[in-house]
Amino acid sequence: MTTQKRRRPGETRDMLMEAALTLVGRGRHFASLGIREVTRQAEVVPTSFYRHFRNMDDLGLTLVDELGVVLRGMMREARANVLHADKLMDESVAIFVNHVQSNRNFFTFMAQGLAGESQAIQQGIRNEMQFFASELANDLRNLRLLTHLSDEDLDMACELVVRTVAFSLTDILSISPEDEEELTRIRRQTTRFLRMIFIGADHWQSS
Amino acid sequence: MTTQKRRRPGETRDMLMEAALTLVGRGRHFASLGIREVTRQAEVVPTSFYRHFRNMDDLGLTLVDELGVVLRGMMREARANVLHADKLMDESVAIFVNHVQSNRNFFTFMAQGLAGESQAIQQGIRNEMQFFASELANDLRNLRLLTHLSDEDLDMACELVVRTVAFSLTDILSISPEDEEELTRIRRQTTRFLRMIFIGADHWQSS
DNA sequence: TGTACATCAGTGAACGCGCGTTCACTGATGTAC
DNA sequence: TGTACATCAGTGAACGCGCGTTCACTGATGTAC
Repeated sequence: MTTQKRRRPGETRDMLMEAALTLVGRGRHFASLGIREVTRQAEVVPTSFYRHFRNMDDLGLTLVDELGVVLRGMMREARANVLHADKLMDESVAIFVNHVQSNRNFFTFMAQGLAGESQAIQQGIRNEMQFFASELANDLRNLRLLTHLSDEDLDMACELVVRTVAFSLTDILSISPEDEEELTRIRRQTTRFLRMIFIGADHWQSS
Repeated sequence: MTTQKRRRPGETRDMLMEAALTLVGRGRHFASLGIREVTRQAEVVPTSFYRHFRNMDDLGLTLVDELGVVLRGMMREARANVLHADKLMDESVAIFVNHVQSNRNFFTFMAQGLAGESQAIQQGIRNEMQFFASELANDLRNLRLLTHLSDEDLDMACELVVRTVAFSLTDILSISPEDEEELTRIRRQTTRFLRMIFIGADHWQSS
């Protein structure tokens, strides 16, 4: 029937993941998505799904793996662009917000997954966040910032930073992507949160 | 057939809400619950559902309304028990953890709802958190704490506190309720987060 | 206090539909010799 | 380079099942007079 029966290897797989993200971005919750629904969105026959995933959970876990890639890209960009310590926070927050805007569906999935159905997905996201926090701690060490903190306390502060940013994520996702005014408010609020945390870290006494 | 055809007014309604929470507590996501599933758990015929709710979203919104009650109870207890400013954080965190433990299903629902399917539920939870933050700001004013902060900055700090505690909620929910060791770790970590935020607030300069 | 009627909440049967999953198939691509 | 065969990815038909929702019913409780 169709002229092209075989696609680029892995293409259908990617289309299925993309389809799931599209539905999530459209307001659906990942936990309520069905196989037929996803294949329909991907314009693929339902049976094709099983060629690539065992079930929806499996697909979800594959998406979590991608999360690492996205976060690493974000870190790379931040490291390349944040040159002055005094603008560190404004610029990092701006970069974060931009990444969320251009990977909206993906981050929505991540926000859902944090309190989601699958323990495995939940743990995967937590691990990525933890990794991100420890990378942040490394960078701060290299920048010779907060040098008076013990390793443990620095880790703690970075964990708090990552959590705060993650919560801002849900703020961003709850507004329309075009609402620049609200977006500015969120950027400003997040920066102030981080500033307060850094002031706290600055005056923190490691025992 | 059944001897008792009519129950205490509102009993079935409560049983349906309770049933939904039970399923959520059992690891299911609220977004994936069905009407038949909930009525089955509540030991009620499916059609009964429509006597009380229009659909699952409606039931969810009713649960959010309850959230306010739970949070207010928690605040009341905190106000009654936290007498010494120096123990303020340890005690508040302990009270919070206890409430989460004894309303586990309920808080799980809340954690899910923050990134959930229904905009209305999401907004409801956000509103409750905001209310909680403003109450906290009031209390701090009354305790003559952080008096050097402008109203706006104090609100900001309280918002950050509430978010941090809310994130700890997901930590608690991700471990077994009996794991006292992990629970202690979370309590300790949360307290340290809050302490760092308060130190930051203490040294914050309102312009 | 008793009677007639309205309202309310729970019931069981029935409907059509979309779901997850299986199966045997097809034809394109990769591999061995 | 050509041929034979294995593997892989996509297909369409089919299944049984649980879903949301409707309907007409029943009997208990509340209300008016």
